[in-house]
Amino acid sequence: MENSKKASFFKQVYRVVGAIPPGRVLTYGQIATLVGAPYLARQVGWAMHGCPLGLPWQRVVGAGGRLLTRSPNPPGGSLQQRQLLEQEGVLFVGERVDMSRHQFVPSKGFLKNRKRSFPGPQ
DNA sequence: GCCATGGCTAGTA
DNA sequence: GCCATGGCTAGTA
Repeated sequence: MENSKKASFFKQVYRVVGAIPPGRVLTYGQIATLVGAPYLARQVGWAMHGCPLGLPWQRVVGAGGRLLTRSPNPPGGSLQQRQLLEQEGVLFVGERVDMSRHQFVPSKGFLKNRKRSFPGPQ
């Protein structure tokens, strides 16, 4: 991917992450689709390595509600992610987020129309 | 649990 | 080769 395009891809990813409400989650694939590159789910994962402080990184999960984070980034890996999500009232089924209850389904054009963003920890 | 997949980077876009 | 992804065979009571 071209450099300028890559930069905007990252920025768009962070913008989407900042717009996930508390208690809701988005998958890597959903985010890739929302920024117009449905096949770049893995690159969303890479972008999350460089997730700026203050974004609710814990609200990004794998397909089916799987938690895929590994220490040391974030420090506590999936365990810390689960704790942060549970603090917002997110329920789990086994090791997975209960997606039927918590998957965020953005309205069309939600990025353009959103009134606010939703900060994470830190 | 396995494998096809995209991009190529290890700092913070 | 590496990875914070996603989708899900085939044989079967």
